[in-house]
Amino acid sequence: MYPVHDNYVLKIRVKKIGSAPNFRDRSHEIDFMIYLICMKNHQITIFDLARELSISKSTVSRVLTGHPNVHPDTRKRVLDLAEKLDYQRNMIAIQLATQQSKTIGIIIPEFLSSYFPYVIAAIQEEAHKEGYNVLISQSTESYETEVRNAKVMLDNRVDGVIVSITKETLNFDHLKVFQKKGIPIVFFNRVCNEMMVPKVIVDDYEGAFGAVEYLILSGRKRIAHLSGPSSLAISVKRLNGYLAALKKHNIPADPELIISYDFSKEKIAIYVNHLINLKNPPDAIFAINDPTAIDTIQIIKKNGLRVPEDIAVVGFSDDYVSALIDPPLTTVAQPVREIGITAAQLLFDQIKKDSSQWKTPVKVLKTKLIIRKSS
Amino acid sequence: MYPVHDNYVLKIRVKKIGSAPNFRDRSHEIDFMIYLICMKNHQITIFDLARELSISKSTVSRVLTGHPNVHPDTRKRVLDLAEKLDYQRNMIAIQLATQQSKTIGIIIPEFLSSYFPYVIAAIQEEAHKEGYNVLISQSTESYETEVRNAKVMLDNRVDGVIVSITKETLNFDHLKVFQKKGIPIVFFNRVCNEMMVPKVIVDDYEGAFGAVEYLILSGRKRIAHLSGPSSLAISVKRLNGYLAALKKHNIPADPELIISYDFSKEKIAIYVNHLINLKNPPDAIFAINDPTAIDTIQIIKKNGLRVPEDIAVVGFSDDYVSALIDPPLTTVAQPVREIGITAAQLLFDQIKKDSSQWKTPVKVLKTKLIIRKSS
DNA sequence: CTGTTAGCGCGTTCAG
DNA sequence: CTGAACGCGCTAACAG
Repeated sequence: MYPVHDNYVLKIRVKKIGSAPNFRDRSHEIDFMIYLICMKNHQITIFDLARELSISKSTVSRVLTGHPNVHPDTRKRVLDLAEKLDYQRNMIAIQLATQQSKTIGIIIPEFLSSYFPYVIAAIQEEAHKEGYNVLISQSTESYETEVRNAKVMLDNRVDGVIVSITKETLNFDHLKVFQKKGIPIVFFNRVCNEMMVPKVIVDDYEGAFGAVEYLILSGRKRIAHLSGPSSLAISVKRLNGYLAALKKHNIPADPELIISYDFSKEKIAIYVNHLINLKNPPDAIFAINDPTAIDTIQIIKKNGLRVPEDIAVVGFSDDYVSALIDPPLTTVAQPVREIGITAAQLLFDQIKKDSSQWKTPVKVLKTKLIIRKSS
Repeated sequence: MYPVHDNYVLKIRVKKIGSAPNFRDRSHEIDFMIYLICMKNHQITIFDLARELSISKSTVSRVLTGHPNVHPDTRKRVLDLAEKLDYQRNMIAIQLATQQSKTIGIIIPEFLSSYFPYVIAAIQEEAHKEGYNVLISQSTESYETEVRNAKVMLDNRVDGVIVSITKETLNFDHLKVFQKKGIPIVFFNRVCNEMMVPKVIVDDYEGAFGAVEYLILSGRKRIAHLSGPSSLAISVKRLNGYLAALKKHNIPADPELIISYDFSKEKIAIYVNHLINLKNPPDAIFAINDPTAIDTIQIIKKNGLRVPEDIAVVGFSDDYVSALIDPPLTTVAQPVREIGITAAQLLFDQIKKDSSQWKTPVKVLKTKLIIRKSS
């Protein structure tokens, strides 16, 4: 038998079950303990395996971690017993010992639209391939929540984070902390310009340009733009794409037709109604994203106007909903799976390398205009 | 100064940076270490705080864990230094020491429809209130993935799990393991009948009954039902509600009009086309859920028929999309937030109590028929 | 109110 | 190829 130090076994187990009868013969204590293991569903540990096999804990550990220098017989014995006893490795202990949490964090503004769930799903798949878990937190578009979530990630010693910021986020100290501590960080979609870290974005400018040019080529003369908060780079880029398309076709940009809003659902109605009631109303609206475009269509219809006959509408992102509404929405599709996969790969690239070798690539993925009936 | 045992400090830190020069004067080793802390962004530990303040680690720990018996001055000094040094508690070490992961797991079939994201969001809020993290995993409707995910949860020693099973899940051994190990488990939506654990469901029978009765009262005579896989209790209950409504109004159930399918998108078209082309086609279709209902509407429209004039359609769940499609879908709404909150509360009830006191309540929440234009 | 001591379950040298 | 010893960062029981 493997030596049982300091009456260790009985002491520990008895502690776990609360109380135990007195034994005179020490050999019975061991049996009694094993009995308790079965009764109380005690988690089997490496120590248990080692004791059963009369070998050292370190050898068991070697087998479990796939260390090469172990006698094949020993390996087999350990593996068999582990299987038989349903040994479950304790990731928490492993994490503490190896100083790696094997967990990555995802911080996103919300997952109620379809964009983020799809990206997350892709990230999760990649992470699982690498043997990593994923801690997801949504900031519900609130800066404070985002800060709190970042702290949770830090507390849990994530090995890396993938983030898309809220519309409110103007101060990035809570994210720079990751950089300072040497924890890799990757942005996607809504990125932070002042941080030099890898980013995954789509060509918002090009996407917006294409969408607006399409509207122009199909005969629209007065194209309005419902833009997002100027704090987000995507808002600015899409706006610039819009402006560039107008310019290329010699259509003067009318400031009256450009409205920047803060993604609050109630405002959309106000702005769309405003646009409709202009002396010289638009014949098309290019919205910053699909939820906005969808609400826009509803409001146009409520006003007794027709889409696309009276006003064409184009969105951005190709939400799951967009194909199903009436009329189906013309939109700029983003490669959601590719975004997730790329972000995950950029993160694992960093995790695997020393921080001195980190690069800060910005991957710009292509969008694709999906033409449906709303335009 | 707090005693530095066994050359502990230098040894540890040097290990972390790889190599270090030789020192003769021991007092310099300390300084050198502090220098390294700044350089390499070493994580501040309780040990560091204790050493700086010349008090014991346990006292620092007491302050940090909110233990009452600490001198106010000491407490203040510790807290101030922790703030100043940006001390970040190491949850992994806490988890190992306390034998609690402070993490709960959520296992769901998917989060691409809007139902699950809303429930998760509610669960997360509750969990954060209790100071718990949430590990989310989607099974993508695959039994194997579900089993794998359950194992990940076990490896990570979650303190409890909330699960909704896949359509494929017929064997529940991977979930019974949680019970055996004394880890609380709560089901919602898609529950496992053979396990005696808390569950949160909605009154599927009543919801379906109400929806079908509404169709009957609005003059529909031949109501078809697109049902789900019979492995899921929700399928059976909604089917029974459908049958009961017919019976109450003396309409014979026509087996030709009841189709059970496995949630695979491609099949919907086949079944709906089949129904439309019957000699005696239905004038209404009650679908097991909203995604099915939405696809059903698309296919009916493709066939040149009108909704609701030719065929009325009713769904179940009130997906985010349902109000936006054409025509807006009549559906049975589920209280998604309430489901999430209730499930979380049932779980924390168990986590806080000894397993001997666990109850197995089944909370049945009310649904609400939302009447829109599709019926 | 404070310090000492002994673990939590595992990985990882360092000697054989 | 194997075993002993130590440490990861923290909590908790015990003894002042």
